[in-house]
Amino acid sequence: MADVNFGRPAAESDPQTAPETELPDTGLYDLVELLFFAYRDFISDPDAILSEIGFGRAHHRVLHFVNRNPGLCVADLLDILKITKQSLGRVLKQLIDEGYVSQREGPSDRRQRLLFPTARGRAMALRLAAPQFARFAAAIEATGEADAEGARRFLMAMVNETERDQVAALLRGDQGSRETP
Amino acid sequence: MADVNFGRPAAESDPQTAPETELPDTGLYDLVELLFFAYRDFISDPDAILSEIGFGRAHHRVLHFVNRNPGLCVADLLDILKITKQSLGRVLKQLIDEGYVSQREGPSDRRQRLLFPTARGRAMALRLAAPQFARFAAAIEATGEADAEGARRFLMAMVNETERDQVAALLRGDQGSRETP
DNA sequence: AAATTTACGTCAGCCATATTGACATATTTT
DNA sequence: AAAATATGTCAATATGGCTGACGTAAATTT
Repeated sequence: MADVNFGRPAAESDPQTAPETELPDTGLYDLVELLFFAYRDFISDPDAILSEIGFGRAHHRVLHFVNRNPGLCVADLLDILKITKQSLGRVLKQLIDEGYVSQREGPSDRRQRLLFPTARGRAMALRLAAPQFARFAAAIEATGEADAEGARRFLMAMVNETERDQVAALLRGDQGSRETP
Repeated sequence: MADVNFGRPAAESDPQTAPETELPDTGLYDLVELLFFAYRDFISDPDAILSEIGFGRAHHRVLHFVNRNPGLCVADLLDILKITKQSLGRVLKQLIDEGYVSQREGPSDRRQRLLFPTARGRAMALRLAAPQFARFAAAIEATGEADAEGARRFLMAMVNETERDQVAALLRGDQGSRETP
């Protein structure tokens, strides 16, 4: 079927800092594509539930991080999501208006708006996470816990170095990781 | 504007806001977030190059898969990307007009348009992939090849079961995996 | 105390990428 | 000859980003 074949181009032109580089670059193409397909399927899991309530993926992301980090302020959320306050504003307003998220003045800095999930918000976050958890659980069952651990370490190493500590703190459930150096 | 009426406003973690009915699947939350952050950083790597040439991520995706699977037809590409032909049309037209991709009639079915990267397209695909490869290479160096293998297996297990064979074929570089059951 | 900076909100417009639906054209299959 | 298929295109719409400008309240600096 393959009538034309260009072969695989060589990838990295920087073998200087490669002490144990024995793998061909083709292996890295695999990772590009695996990440693409895995993410594509994973991220679409909650779409059915979202469209049911008239929300999109942006709402899901905001609700997820508010639920996981109750009491974070708007600036922290912007920093996590890497979007502008205008973009956040639109979805956050809807989440607040429809009772999924509530705001409170910062106790030490009254300019801040700390964000909390309501009971309704927590329930929805859980409902949205469920199909993603199911996907992860099935993958762990298929590959074993060791590969999940390897994936965790590898994915963490993929995060921008400058933000890895922040992400690690967020995974631990720390508060205020943005402002604690 | 802020309606405040639940839980404790303390900035420190307060366990009283957590519903106790959910299962302790906290380990799966890690994966949700790691996948989000790793993908977010990985996918933004080529943005600088893309904006230089007036393209977006959609162009990158198309060029990537055409380059990796020279001679695939439009239907195959639509199946990989899971977008509509109208969406593909816009970016594909630009890629063709600007000389990154060429089309050819299918040899057995002249209705088909087989897609090939031009020399220019291959060069650009390589240039766009380079920062992503660098990120992967750094991650492998940091975690070891074993974790990268674990990540590969885990990510593959995350792909929709119905398409896993197709993806595996695509990774191997097969042609026409869509129509070879 | 006044000036400046910060945190947040909002209006307005624009861009990239996706969607649905309708329709056209060439080619293959029935 | 008719039907199905592969592709392309026009038009309208949705989502989720962006920049720029401006306003307000509270904290910080001078």
